Amino acid sequence: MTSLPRAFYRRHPAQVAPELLNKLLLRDDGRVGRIVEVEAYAGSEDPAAHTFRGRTVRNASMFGDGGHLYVYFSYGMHWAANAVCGEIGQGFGVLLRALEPVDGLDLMRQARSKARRTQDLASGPGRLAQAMGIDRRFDGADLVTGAQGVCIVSDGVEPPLQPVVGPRVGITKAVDLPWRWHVPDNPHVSKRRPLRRTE
DNA sequence: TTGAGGATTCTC
DNA sequence: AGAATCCTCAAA
Repeated sequence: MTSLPRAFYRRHPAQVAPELLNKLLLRDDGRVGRIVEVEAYAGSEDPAAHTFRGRTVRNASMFGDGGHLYVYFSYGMHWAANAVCGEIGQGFGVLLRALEPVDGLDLMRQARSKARRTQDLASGPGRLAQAMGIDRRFDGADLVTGAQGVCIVSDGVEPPLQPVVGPRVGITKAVDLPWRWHVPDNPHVSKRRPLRRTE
């Protein structure tokens, strides 16, 4: 298990995102998940990014240094976690969209009583945060040192040579950018709701 | 002060 | 397909 150096994160999110596939997200209580789905969000160059229109109270941590966590509250119900990327002030990040549960499954099931199958535990950004117990307290946490109880490490498994690439989910702006990546044929990737037919 | 919209999930 | 649910931020 080796933690990823700060320099790993201090790059463009479209470069970092696919390399985060197959890395491990760790909690200090033993919960471990393998990252199998991610999306890149690129600050002022990306209309779909929370940071597109500049710094606010909510997105402040996304403007911080790479290798920290940006946690936000979504749709009045869910938390979601991003790995902040780039340099201070850029507002780059990678949304962690799905995990394959690896360890601490009992705690994950406890946190996600609605999930019947293992593949429902963390297949989606809201589910992922709930399964890992990530909420507002972890906003700004250092993913390199793990000092706040959450970190990302490598166990030597390489990212997929040919990840599945496609448009991001659940956004209405910059919908055509192919900034979503996932591990091919992995059952823990989030299921896309079929796109609403445009009449 | 207001209100529209949102990087979603669950159930029907 | 619709509901749940509430925070954020721009605009007035």
